[in-house]
Amino acid sequence: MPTFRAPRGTRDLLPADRAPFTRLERIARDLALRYGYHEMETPLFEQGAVFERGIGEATDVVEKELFRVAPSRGEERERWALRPEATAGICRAYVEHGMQTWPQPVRLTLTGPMFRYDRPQAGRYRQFWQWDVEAIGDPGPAVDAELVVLGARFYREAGLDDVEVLLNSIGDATCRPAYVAELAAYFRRHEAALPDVERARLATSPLRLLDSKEPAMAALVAAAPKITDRLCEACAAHFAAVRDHLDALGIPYRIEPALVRGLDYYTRTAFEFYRHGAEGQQQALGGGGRYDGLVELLGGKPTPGIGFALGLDRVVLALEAAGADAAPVGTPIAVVVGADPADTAGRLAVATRLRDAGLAVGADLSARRLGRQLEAAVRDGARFAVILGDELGDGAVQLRDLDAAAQKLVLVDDLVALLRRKSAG
RNA sequence: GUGGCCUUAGCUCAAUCGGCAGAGCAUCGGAUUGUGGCUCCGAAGGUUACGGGUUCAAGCCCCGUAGGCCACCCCA
Repeated sequence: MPTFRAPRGTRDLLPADRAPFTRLERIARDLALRYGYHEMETPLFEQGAVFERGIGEATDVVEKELFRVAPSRGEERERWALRPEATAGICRAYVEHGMQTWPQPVRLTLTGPMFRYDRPQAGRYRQFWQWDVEAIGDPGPAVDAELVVLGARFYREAGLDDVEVLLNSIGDATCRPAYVAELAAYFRRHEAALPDVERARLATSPLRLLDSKEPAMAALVAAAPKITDRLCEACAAHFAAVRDHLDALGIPYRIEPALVRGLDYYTRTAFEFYRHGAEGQQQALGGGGRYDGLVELLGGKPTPGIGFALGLDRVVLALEAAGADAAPVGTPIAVVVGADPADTAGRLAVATRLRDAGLAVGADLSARRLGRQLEAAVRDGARFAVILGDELGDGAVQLRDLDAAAQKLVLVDDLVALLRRKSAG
């Protein structure tokens, strides 16, 4: 029984688990760079108010899932919170560093852990990894389309070709309040027909009834007023333009009028990346949208923005479910082994020389017998073993090809060049 | 936060009705003192998640807690 365990909802990513994340992070980084986005970092924690004000006091993320932390000593009265998502922190940084003076829009991206104090489940953790992309400072619909394309492209390159783009517009301060009121009134007229769960939600968040999982709600939701029919002129034009841009790019998407996102800051364009998985699988692989009021909420000038976040943990799970081959783990080209159990210095010296020359080389520094060392080298995936023995007195070693089970005497001075050629070919 | 199912060695799992806690894989060592993948032998590894209760006796029955999974809630 281990005395200590990883905290609930967190887990250790052992080398084999870490490998697919490394692969996805590389794809994300390369892709972002190709699309002109610049990598940055924000702190893993912020003043709680950044999230409370940015994401919204009444959202689930802030109300029940915020991971609050406080220093155990010191004068600080400030309450801190681990970031539950990246957008609010990035916008805080945008304001703090005066990025409105940079050429607009500012295209930013980051990858890292997020934290939500939620009840864990497969694909839902208290610490999880997101790739986040933001374009701040451009009000136009074209950049909306750029982001959707970038996200969709990521899944393709990662190896998931059945990810669907769900698209909606949730209006802005001009048209949304009226729509929400109309929707609430509609459901109140049918209150008697509502399941208990939904009647309770009606008071707090009428929009949520739209994506209810209650079968009894299907007909009611289908007949409910649609936000897409109630958009103000500006929002409707924006939405149409986003669709035109996607159509022009040949990006398939599905209009989903029931798509409402859980954070208060969203305006207009909202989208989600969705994959029909096996039962019980988390199917929302990522999502994003426009947040034209967020920067101002955080103390900046009125500035439009749009972004998305993709859950890397869920992509890894989806890849496994799709039967994708596990990403190969980095393996050394050779392992240095020794016949003399006492001569660890010689093994380390030869290995260091090869490593300093840029080769990926393991070193067996154990006192076990040569056969065991070779066995371990094979298990490590090495193609060659550099065997140190009496020949070392003449400056030579045995270079053994572990696949062919053949070896030859080689001068230590020639090793680097030889292995370089082998690892290149 | 609500409800259901689950938890035995590092991993995957056995253990009849409540009656001596086991196997395979992995690890380490030996057969083989300078040559691997196969084989053989051996060692180590357990407070049966944790705490309590019932019983002559609990891995097994009961209660509580923790963790995992699932359905909600919500979301990545």
